[in-house]
Amino acid sequence: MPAGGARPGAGRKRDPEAHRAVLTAAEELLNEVGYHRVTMERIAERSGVAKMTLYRWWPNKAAVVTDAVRTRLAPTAVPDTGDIAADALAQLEALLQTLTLYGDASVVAGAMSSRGEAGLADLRDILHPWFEGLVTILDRAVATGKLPPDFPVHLTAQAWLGYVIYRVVFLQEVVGADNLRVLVKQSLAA
Amino acid sequence: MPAGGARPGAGRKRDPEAHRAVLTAAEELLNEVGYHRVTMERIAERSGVAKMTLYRWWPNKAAVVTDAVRTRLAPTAVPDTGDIAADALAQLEALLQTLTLYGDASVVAGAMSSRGEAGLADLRDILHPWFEGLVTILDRAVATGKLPPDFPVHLTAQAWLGYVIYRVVFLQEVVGADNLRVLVKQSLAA
Amino acid sequence: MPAGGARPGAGRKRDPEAHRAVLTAAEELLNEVGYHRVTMERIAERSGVAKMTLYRWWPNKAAVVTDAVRTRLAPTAVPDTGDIAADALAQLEALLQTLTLYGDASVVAGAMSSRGEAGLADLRDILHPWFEGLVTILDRAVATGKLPPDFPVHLTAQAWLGYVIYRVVFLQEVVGADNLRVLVKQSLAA
Amino acid sequence: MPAGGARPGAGRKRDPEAHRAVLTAAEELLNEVGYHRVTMERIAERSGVAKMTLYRWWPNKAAVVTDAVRTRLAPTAVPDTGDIAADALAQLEALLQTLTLYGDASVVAGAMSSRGEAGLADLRDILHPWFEGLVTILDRAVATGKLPPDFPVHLTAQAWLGYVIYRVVFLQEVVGADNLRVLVKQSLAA
DNA sequence: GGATAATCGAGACGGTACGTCCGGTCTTCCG
DNA sequence: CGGAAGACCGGACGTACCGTCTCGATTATCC
Repeated sequence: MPAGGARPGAGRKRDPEAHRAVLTAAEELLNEVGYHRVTMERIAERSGVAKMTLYRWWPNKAAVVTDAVRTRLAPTAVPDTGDIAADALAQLEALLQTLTLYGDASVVAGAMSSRGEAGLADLRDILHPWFEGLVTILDRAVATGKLPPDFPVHLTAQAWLGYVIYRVVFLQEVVGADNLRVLVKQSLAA
Repeated sequence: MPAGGARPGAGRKRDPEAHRAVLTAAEELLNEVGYHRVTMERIAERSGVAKMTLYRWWPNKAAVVTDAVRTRLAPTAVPDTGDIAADALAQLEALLQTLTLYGDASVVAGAMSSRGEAGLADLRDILHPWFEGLVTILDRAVATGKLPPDFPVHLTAQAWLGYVIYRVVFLQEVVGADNLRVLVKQSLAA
Repeated sequence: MPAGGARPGAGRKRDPEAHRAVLTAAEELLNEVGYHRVTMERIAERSGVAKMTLYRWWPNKAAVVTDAVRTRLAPTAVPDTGDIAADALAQLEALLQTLTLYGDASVVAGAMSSRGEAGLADLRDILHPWFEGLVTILDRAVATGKLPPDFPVHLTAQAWLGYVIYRVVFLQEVVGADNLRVLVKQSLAA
Repeated sequence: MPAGGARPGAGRKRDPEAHRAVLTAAEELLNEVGYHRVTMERIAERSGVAKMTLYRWWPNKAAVVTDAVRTRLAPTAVPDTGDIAADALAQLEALLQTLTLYGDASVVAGAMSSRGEAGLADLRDILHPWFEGLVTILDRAVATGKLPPDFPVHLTAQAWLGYVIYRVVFLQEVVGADNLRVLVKQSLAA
């Protein structure tokens, strides 16, 4: 009988290959069958990873899928051309493209459908960077005096985001860049 | 083929009592356990209506629940005080109250979570009257010359709706009336 | 308020066309889909007769189907050639043919599958004439002194019937006439 | 495909406790409520086993119930006293007792009533050992010269079985031992 | 010939059970 | 000790028939 030493820190390390395979499978499935038909079982099967392993690293479906698309859904960079309207417009157009990445069954709509309210939290995580980007742009304008000091920065950013989400996610409409232009112009006219 | 009359339109009529009982049960359950714990089975049990009858008249849970709350979620009347800003504000505040009628597990969020994309369609149905109300208010202002003829009526209404939905449904935040006031003022300032 | 006279014997008479249509439909379905896939609903649809009318005249599925095939399953006549063995053999061969009328999903097997034990009763009704036929043949032989007075007539008839049923209904086997010949010979040898 | 081993034969083993619990529950229910009121749902509930697990191992109700009673319905041993008639009689009496083990709603009758024709197959399985037992007895007699070499062993066994089944299962009658005695005597007299 | 009955087709209804699907958890065995 | 395989419980799903129950229209019978 060996001395039964329990060396902490020992043991096999998390397999990065498995981790990557899961995210790839999740994203593929998302494209193929739409969010609400993605299942943990299918992800496990396709990725060759055991269901248990999924649950070891992610609490639920929403988490896996959101994780899978997070990178792709994050804004790459906040534009800074000096022209506030142009910057805001560029950012909103980027968001538009992002939201339509996965066709009808948008992840955004899908993320809400997970059991319980877990999906919403992930959704917040995805949308927050975009909000921050818009705030950055507007804050910069306030700082440089291009907008008055009492300009409702947060509210404006939220209205812009809301407009895009309402039309793309809820109404499932195609939104043109001209619409965004009018929106931004109106908000900054005050 | 035997003799007896073969008329279309014959047969027992739909039981209005059962119909009502279902909607009542659905709404009660919504209040008690939250959308995602409402079940076709529970609705059937509570209403004393057979599950098959549910499926005869509604394709899925989302349809039943949305149907159950549709009346309660519709705007009662479009305010008309002559003051556009005040009217718009009143309408938006009413929407705010409506969206928070069923607590955390908002129907709006919940309606999206049903299997398939059916939920979104119902959601559109619920939100559309509100959109129309806002459009009516703005159109009136354009007609009376209080707003320029080229005012982006639809876009503005959608941005307002979007703002409210983004904050209430997505961020699950409590929105104050002052926020709405600023929002409306900014949009009408142009 | 009229004098509310209740004349019995009045009222529309039972539609013989409907009655016939039901039995026809039932038998057709039996042939096409097999007993256990015959449903009251399907019979009603095919015959153009309302389900209610079915239940007005027959208590359940087993009753309809058994009624539909009763005529066809009854022995036509008890043979009487003077040769007991030949008569018995002829009768058993006729039974054999009858039992295999509806292929794999024999009515006999099927009749048992109705909810509850109702099917068995109908089954007894169908088989009883065959039993009586065999008894008639054997009784005749006893009367004419070809068989001893203490010959177990009933038991023998039941064993013959049992043999055929066991092999055809239970084992689903094809039974040859030679088997029956041996069976009859053995029983009468005593 | 991640690194972890992909071996066949891995995975959790079938829970023998659950297996046993199911069969026990099935048999208890059979005794309590009769075959046609036994339900997969009830079996699952009583045994504490998930319905899915039932369907993983048995295709339908008939399979579960038949499996549950198979042991109890099998002949314990083939008697061998040297007296063929006595042996056969003993075996047939044992069968008689077995068939009436579960009262009116005999499993034998019940097994046939399951959806589809699956029940018959199970029934064959149950009856076959009895057939074999009778064949063994008769074969022994042929081997020792107590019966002629050309004695129709199979046919006789089938007629005996058929007689018992016809009267017990079909006619639902109580069969006396004296009947069996006469039956056996008649068959062996040739 | 007009009230009184009974019958019929249509089809909604309350029930009961079905067999399937997925979410998460737990267990076994290998590397 | 991580991870694949896969059995397991729980719970909801949507479907299928059963047998009952209105409807409204359609015959008969009898006063």
